[in-house]
Amino acid sequence: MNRLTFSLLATDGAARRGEIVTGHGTIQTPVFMPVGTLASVKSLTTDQLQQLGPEIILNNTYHLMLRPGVDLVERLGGVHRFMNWDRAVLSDSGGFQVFSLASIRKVREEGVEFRSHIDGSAHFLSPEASIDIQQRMGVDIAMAFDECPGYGIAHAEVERSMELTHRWARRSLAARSGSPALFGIVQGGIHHDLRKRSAEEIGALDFEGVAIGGASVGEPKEEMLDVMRFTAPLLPADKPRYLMGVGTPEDLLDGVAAGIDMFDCVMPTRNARNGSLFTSYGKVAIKNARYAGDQRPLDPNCSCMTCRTVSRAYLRHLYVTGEIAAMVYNTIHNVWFYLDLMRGIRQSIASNSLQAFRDAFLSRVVSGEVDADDKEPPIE
RNA sequence: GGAGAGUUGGCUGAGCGGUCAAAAGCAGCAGACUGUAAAUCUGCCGGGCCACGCCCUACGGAGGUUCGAAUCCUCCACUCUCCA
Repeated sequence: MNRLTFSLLATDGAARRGEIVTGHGTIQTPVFMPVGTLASVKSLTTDQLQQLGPEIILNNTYHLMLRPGVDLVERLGGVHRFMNWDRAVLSDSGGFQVFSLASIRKVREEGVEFRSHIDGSAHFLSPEASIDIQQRMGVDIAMAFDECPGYGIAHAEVERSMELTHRWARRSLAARSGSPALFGIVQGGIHHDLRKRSAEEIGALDFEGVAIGGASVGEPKEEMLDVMRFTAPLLPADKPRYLMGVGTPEDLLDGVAAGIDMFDCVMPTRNARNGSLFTSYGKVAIKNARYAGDQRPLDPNCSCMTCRTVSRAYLRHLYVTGEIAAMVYNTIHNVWFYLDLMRGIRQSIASNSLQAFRDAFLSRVVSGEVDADDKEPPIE
């Protein structure tokens, strides 16, 4: 069964320019995947999302199993039909919720007992259960069920957790019977010896792709980058490499340079809802008083709907007054910004100029200036 | 005309002798957010300073009682409620 094909089109140093073919279209890599936990990229309609053009989005097994439940999603024709989305979908296995909802779960060899964060009801997730749900939802790429240890945990315990993840990886593979591609997840915390072992073990299994999990779980940025740079080259070269849950625009540039092909992160969408906007000249807190009378577009270098049609002053007004449109405009911009950044990255790899692209990007961000006239204070 | 209630920091509104530069909420100002329990959370929010402390000005106005007053008393100003 040809569940997924990955082809390498070009390289630039360790960076890879590739293409993933799924049952729901082709994905150009390196790719950023917007997060749509509950079968929705928060604040956007599917039509609005489609216009932004992502080739793949995420959803989440844990959250969808609780609401609306996998039976219903299956009966309604799967997630694609459910949300009227015809591009690819990757589902997280629920492994991350083992970490983020740690206070209401119990991990055993067999699987994890959760208490629903919604109504306290008991639920069980195992490799088999997670894969079953992901298959029935009809996603294109499923993730193995893993355990994601937090930061600051002793080596021995991380090792034990990693070994559990490895056993679960094999069980996940064995449980997969349907059409979705399945990615394994490398764990091992910040420890090189564990990451190496995990990369070798997971890399040797018959997955269609390999992910680095357990990043950005509270560790200092340098640790995260170190783990990523150490682990990425240890992953199979002929499979997509996915760095889970990362990250900032700078992280994406670093990740691509280290040879990562896929990223996902809630940052563009969550930050958008919280009024934190990514621009070519750095982060903008749109609620700041300085934008009250600023008639300029958010980012003059951006061609998203938001930047084409409304001013910073209007965006600030919408945010400050709590208008729903603020979240829509902001999310459209941030998602577009991330997708556009990835477009630029892909082009630069193809033309062997990733380093120059990265330097140019970072220098603009550091200077904080849009253009020459940004040195003047905005209109008050 | 009579009886009563009230006036607190930008707003609403606690406090009713010291532990009060004064609760709380809102507004305001800033920050955070990395496989989403997040349209969330955090900090600041009278002024000044050689700031984990000190000084000044403050609870309608003026005066008084007291070691000490936003808190008690007197007068004044204004607001509101009820009865005529």
